[in-house]
Amino acid sequence: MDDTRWLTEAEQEVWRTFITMLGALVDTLDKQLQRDSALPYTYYEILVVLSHAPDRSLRMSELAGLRGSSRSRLSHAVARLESAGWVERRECPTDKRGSLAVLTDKGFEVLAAAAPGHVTAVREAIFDRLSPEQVRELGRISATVLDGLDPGQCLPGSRELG
Amino acid sequence: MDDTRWLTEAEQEVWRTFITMLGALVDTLDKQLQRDSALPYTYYEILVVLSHAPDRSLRMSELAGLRGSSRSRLSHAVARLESAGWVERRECPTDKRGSLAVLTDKGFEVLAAAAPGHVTAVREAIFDRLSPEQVRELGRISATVLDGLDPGQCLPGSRELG
DNA sequence: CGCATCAGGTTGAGAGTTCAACAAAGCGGT
DNA sequence: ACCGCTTTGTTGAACTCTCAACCTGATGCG
Repeated sequence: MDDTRWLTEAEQEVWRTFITMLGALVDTLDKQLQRDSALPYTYYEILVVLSHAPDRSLRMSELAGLRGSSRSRLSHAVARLESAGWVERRECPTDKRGSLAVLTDKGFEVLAAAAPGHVTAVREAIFDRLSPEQVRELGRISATVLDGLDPGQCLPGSRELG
Repeated sequence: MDDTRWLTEAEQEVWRTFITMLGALVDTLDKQLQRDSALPYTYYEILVVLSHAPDRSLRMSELAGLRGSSRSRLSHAVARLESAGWVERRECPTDKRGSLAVLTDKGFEVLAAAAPGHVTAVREAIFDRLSPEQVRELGRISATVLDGLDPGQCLPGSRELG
């Protein structure tokens, strides 16, 4: 009946610390962006990805794939970003089903204004506190864990853009 | 004007891998729990914390602090868990403002039924994929990052329960 | 061509979270 | 005892995310 391989004490300790850190980190970054730029973290990420894309535009499904987000979620998010005037929707020239999301100049400015605060928060939370070797190890650990998770969550290309 | 210390290429790579892993991990665990136990991850955590508490009961604010959650969020969550019959609210005997959240037997059973699948998912995602030394390093890294974040996010005691 | 099937995207309802406002009870000084 | 301030917890509205249903256009096949 119970052939579950439970966690050892040490593993539990690591897991609790890790998952607590994770929640606190996301909370901190989200609150910083919300406070300084009135932008949820996930929306910020959409603007970032768009800003790096050719013509600052991407198909909806590409955008969803790159951010590991569902189509539905992205559709709602882009609708909201569009009503703020930061993103525009255009018809896809090669596939009449498709939509292109395009970052507007206004959207780019919002992103440019939000980035310094966000990067500083990330640096203070992570890179100023870890040794260079710890940072490298964190990268290796993250890549290993990521490789083991459902590939549907994040397309291979999701690590090409920054 | 721009004295922001931007991330190096290598740091960006680590950060993107890390944050992508993080999202995919939470998604995976959340979907597993939702599918197998119809339980959001945050609600599962509430049941876990309660199950370890004396008398399986805690003050609302203690519970919120231990899970790094806002009072409001917890209040809504407990209301939902109560309507499912998994948690009960009782008056606090020492402070008439307070509420106690108590895990019911039914709630304990739900938790017991959900735990094996969840632990297995965690083990497969993390502990089966990392070397023992990587696990230790992940623990150290997490603790270091956590210490740097807003202490309001998680009380000191948040790492005493499991 | 005609039809079934599939892929891209949107929509609306329901669930969870956040935020600000609020009520009730404790605390502290006078 | 009284008054103000703090703490505890709840509530309702606004917002985000998920899920299922749906529409449209592409694709495959007889």
